[in-house]
Amino acid sequence: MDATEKTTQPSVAELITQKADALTASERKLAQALLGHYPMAGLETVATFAERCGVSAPTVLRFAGKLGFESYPEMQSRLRGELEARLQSPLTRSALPRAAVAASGHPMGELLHHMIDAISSNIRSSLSNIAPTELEGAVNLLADRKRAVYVLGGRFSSALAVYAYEHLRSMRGNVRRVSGQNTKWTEDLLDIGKRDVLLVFDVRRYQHDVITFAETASNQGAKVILFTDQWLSPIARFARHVFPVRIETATTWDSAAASMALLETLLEGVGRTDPDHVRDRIEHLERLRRRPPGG
Amino acid sequence: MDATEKTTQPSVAELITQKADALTASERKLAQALLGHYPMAGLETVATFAERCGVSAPTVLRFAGKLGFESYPEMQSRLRGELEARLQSPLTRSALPRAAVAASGHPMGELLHHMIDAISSNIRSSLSNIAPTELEGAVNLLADRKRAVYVLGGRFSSALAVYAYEHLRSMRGNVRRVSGQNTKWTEDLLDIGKRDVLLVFDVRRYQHDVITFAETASNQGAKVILFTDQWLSPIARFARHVFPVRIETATTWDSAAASMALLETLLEGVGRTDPDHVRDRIEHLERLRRRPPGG
DNA sequence: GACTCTATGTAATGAACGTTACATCAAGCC
DNA sequence: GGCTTGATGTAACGTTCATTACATAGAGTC
Repeated sequence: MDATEKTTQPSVAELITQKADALTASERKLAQALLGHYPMAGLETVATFAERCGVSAPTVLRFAGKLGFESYPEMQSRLRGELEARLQSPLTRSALPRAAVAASGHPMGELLHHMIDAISSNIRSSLSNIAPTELEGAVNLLADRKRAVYVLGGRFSSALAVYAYEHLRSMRGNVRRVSGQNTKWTEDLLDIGKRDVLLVFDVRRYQHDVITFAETASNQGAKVILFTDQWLSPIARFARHVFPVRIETATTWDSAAASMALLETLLEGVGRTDPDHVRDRIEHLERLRRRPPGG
Repeated sequence: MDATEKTTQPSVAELITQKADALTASERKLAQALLGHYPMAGLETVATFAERCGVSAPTVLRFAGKLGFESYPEMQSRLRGELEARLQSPLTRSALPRAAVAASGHPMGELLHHMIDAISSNIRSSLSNIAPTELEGAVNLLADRKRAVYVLGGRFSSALAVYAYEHLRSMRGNVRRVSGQNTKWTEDLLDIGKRDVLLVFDVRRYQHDVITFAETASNQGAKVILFTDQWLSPIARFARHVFPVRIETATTWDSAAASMALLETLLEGVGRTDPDHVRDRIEHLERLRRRPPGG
């Protein structure tokens, strides 16, 4: 079969963020619980799931229905499939990168075209699954200059953290990047309070120290915005806003390009909430850069 | 019978290997299937699990009984517990979700769709304009383990540098990131020699310090690989391989998503030149990273 | 070769499950 | 204030499930 034309069905987590607007209050409780205990909560029986969330069984069924499933077992089947994919280690995947690369033409040419298709497809399906209100919520948190913003990323996703940090810093003050040795992270944790925001990037394999940091920050009352993959980092349990992004490209490594695309969308949204302030700040910044202080 | 032993419960997998001798032929089929698709196979219904292994339902129940479980659901409960422990390291109850966000915003939806189109278009036109041989040349330079690789980025493009650095470092040794205060960059310049490679990211507005660094490195004989925008950084004059990427999205800021896509393509190419070495190295890395599991 | 023991499948049963129809309740509107 | 609309719970229903009792088949024993 050809890998270019495969129709990747959306994960349940993506469906939730996608249909977030259409959910009622009780259904939102279910959504939060499912994202928080993903995907185990959805593999329980209807009655158990309902009781855990303090709602009735039919509400659970209506919830599954709104997500587009014909029945509750159908949703469970989807969740089970995702779980199976998630349990695969990256090494198992890297053992089978496409052998059909050297089909025709230059191998690097083939690789280029494969990446174009795979990444474009990831971007399209990831961004179109995001509920506008969900994005708006995150934008408002980040644009609120009364809140301090902390940015954190794992090993590979630290690049995204750097990118977010640099842009946010050019738009507003009070932005900090949690970086360096993670023994120094505790100092950052000291200051994080109720009104603050933590923007965290965590894709598989989810890093223990990043999770712990996010959990502690959340316990201290910080609002957490999470960028993760479709299988959801455990941080989703504490996060106020979760953005699942597709990362597979049928290659050795996962791709951050779609996450980058969504991040840029988010940053653009932040810039648009108060364009005048941002423009003034950037101009000021450029002036300072041109004529360094003291010189 | 009596669960007086309150010590850490043995996993189902342990129970299987423990009771392996007492299993009959059919039961052994079940054991093998369960260990092969652990623990998902055991979370299915009795009928499904039985049919998958070509045995009858009662055989499954006898199997669960031999492992010491009172009932099949009890075994499932154990498996589910193991799975949950495996998926989520930190265990704490998060606060109950708060229903919020009532408004529905269209502007964010429009922004999302605009970014999808703009970035996808950028990626397509950028990557399809890359000459395969050009990419191959850069790949060969970066895959050559006899050469030291230095990675450098400007203010916004430093995120790409971080990303490249982390991936290259997982594939090969002798990779360094030129970072920190740019007064310290001179120390890095000391070591750069004829056989070395400088991977540099520079998009508008081109940073003087980055240009100077690249020029000096080039003068010392280093091979320069440049990621830049379509208007080309001045570094292009010294660069051995130049990759121009489209960065406009008709928004406030330029986009790095297409550069990220091309970078990932390049990295994938590097990984494919000596897959065995890369796999061994990653496995070694994972082994070093891993901590002794609790159970 | 009939007997015994164990392994395994078949069929029936009661419980739990997902599902549906209907009742209830709160909020918004004229 | 009575009416409408949507969200949510209650209760009953048909299905599927795990479970049990029983029947069958095959291997070993005398």
